[in-house]
Amino acid sequence: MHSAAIHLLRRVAREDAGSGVSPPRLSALSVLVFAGPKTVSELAAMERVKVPTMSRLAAAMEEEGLVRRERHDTDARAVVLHATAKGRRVLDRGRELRLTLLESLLEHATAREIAVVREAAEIVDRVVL
Amino acid sequence: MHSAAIHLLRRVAREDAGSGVSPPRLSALSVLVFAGPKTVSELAAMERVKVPTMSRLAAAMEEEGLVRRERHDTDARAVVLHATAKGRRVLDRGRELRLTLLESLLEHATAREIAVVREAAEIVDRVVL
DNA sequence: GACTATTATTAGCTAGCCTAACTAAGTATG
DNA sequence: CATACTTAGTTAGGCTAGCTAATAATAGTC
Repeated sequence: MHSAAIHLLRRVAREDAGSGVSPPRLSALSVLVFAGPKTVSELAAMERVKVPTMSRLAAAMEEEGLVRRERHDTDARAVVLHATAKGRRVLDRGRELRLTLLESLLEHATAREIAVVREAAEIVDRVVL
Repeated sequence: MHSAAIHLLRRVAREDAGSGVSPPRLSALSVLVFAGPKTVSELAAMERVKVPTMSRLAAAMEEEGLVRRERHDTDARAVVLHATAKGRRVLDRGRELRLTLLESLLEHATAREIAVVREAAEIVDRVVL
């Protein structure tokens, strides 16, 4: 399971490099797109990463125009991260690329195997939190 | 699936830090233990990593006494990597630690879910190659 | 108003991945 | 056999992504 995860990620990371956005960034970006704007701390907690790490990821993503920083309404310390239109586009493209990759990887797998993998992903993600 | 793999690895990596050996090293080490001695190039190919990356991993693992470098019998260019006794011990301990972690993560999962995850890991590892 | 807690950033460290450039050794060819 | 090519590994340099510790700025509390 462990080595499967390593090998999978190394493979996907290589592919994502083509789309220009690394896995941690895509992962954070997808939270912003699907769960809406979040502060740095919130996003760090959701991604199971320390705040400074997320702060840097956010800076890098802002640099790339994927994310916008805004002041919090009521707390001047907090920074709210929003996905930009470009961020949404990039996320969609990344998801498509990964999907294509996974499809081609799994093209010799049976429908049952695919279902097993999909379900396992859900279980793991639920449980790792 | 992708984010599941990211989250799982971040979690496992944190745990492995405790055992002193990182996931890429444990993964390479387990190949040497279970598949026998390998040259740098062979191991790099099996781990889906470039040769220089494996060369560095090997150097680091040698430094830690997990691995021994030997000259190839017939090809003086090649370096054969062997797991040491310490390497085997460390691998066993690492596997145990990870097992404990995964067990505790999955302790609220049903037997069926565990079976699903196990099978998915096998499928992914087979397919990612 | 002074003290403490919280939010984010910055600096500095480590590990792992890459490509490019190099050395050394094997192979093939004129 | 000498020259040229290929192959195995290492080294150098750069990037991303984790972490902890330290700092700045704001919020909350007594």
